[in-house]
Amino acid sequence: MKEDAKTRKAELMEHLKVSILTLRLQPGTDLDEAHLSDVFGLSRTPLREVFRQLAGEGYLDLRTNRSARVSEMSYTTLRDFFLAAPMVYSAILRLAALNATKTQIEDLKDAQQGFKAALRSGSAEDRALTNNRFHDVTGEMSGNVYLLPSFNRLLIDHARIGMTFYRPKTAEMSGNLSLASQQHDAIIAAIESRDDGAAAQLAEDHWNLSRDQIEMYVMPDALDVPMGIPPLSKPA
Amino acid sequence: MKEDAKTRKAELMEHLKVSILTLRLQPGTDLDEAHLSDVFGLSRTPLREVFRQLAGEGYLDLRTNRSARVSEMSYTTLRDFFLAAPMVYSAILRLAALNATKTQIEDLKDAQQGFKAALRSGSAEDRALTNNRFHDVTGEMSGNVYLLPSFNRLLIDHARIGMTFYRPKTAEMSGNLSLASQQHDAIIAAIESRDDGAAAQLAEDHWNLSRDQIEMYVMPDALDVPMGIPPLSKPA
DNA sequence: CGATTTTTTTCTGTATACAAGTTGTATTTT
DNA sequence: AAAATACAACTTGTATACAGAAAAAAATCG
Repeated sequence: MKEDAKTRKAELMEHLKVSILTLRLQPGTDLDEAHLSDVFGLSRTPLREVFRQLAGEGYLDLRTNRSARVSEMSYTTLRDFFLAAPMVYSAILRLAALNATKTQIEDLKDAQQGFKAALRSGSAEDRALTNNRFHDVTGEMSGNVYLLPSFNRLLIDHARIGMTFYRPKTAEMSGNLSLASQQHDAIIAAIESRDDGAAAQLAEDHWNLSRDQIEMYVMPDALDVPMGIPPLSKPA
Repeated sequence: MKEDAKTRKAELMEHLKVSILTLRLQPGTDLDEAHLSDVFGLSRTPLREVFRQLAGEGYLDLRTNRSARVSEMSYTTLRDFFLAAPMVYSAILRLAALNATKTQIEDLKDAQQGFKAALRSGSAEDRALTNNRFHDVTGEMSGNVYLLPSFNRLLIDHARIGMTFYRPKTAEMSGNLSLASQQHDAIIAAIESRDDGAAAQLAEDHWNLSRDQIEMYVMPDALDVPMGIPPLSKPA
């Protein structure tokens, strides 16, 4: 039962995506071709193709003659994020309501099951990933090739930013998480009944909740510390 | 004066982009690795990396064990296009007005000069490409990494669709082209005076003009296809 | 001793050879 | 003659070897 290269490539891709979304690979981290090549049993050629693709999707940054690096998150990008997210999210959910297929709705319900399970007994990573999966499915539902690139880009950083608040520190934040779960249920209902107006409104609400969580976390102690920015400022 | 691989790679990339935007390479066309490899003096490895990148940007589709192919444009995607474009364009122009640098404004003016020249004495391809360049600069101005992926994806198909109507057949269509040019001027003015509201409104206007041109061209022989985008109303 | 230049080492980019898969054609079979 | 199969030519995917660029280390000079 030997694994073929195709599978190994997909595994590498998945591994990198998960590692980046969960911040196990932090923004700005350099990737070691030789090492990954070794671990995943791939030569550098297909490995570099994976890098290119992930760069295209916004997971990595490629610099010529330098190693690939996990895409950065700075305050500027965070500002852009706050600006783009509400708009794109509501458009996507509106389209999801209009275009979702039966199968996709089942997928969405499955994703929501996973999210609930993660809220009950999962790690912060589980929560970020299952939430990401949920929204990813809504993207598939929308099926709009012109909006998806931005939506998927947003989802990446939403997961990464979210990793900070999927470790609720206060009762309020825990409450917000279960509120988020309820909103997911409402979103499913809106999509199932093809109510695009409701779906768009829920996107707004869901986003506002997310934003509150983010602000709650980021604002206090991050006045001086830029988000994902290298904690590793060279020790002088 | 030997050209290094870096340059040849960039040339290949530019060549493919231009060919795709101008429909010299039509949607669905298969690309021949061996041939391109030969023509541009690149081995298949860097060539395939270019393919991956262009696929990520939406120029190409990659299918495993099959040749890379110029991304398709179907009527379904056209519908999606009509839906996403107004939203993204106005957001981009609004941000462009807020964030444009002096240098970028100069670039935009240059681009507009080029567009005017193309209207006066250029080919349809020249018009599509210079118009594309103009909007590309507005994208740079916006500087929003989350919106740019979708915006750039839209620009690709806008150019391709546009190729059909940059060959004006009627006096009205010619008039529309010079109107488009005037709108470009107004856009520059709005950006220069940092009037983001005006910029967003101009995006709407500019888009509506574009849409009229497209409908004028596409409608005749595509009567069965609902173009007029009653944007997001629920189909019965 | 510190700064700067040179050498060595390491890593990225490209070419090429080979393996695996796909497509087209010819032959066989019914 | 049509369909199915087997074979051949070609195309795509991967591994490896080599060339060139950056980074690290060592050596030189002020």
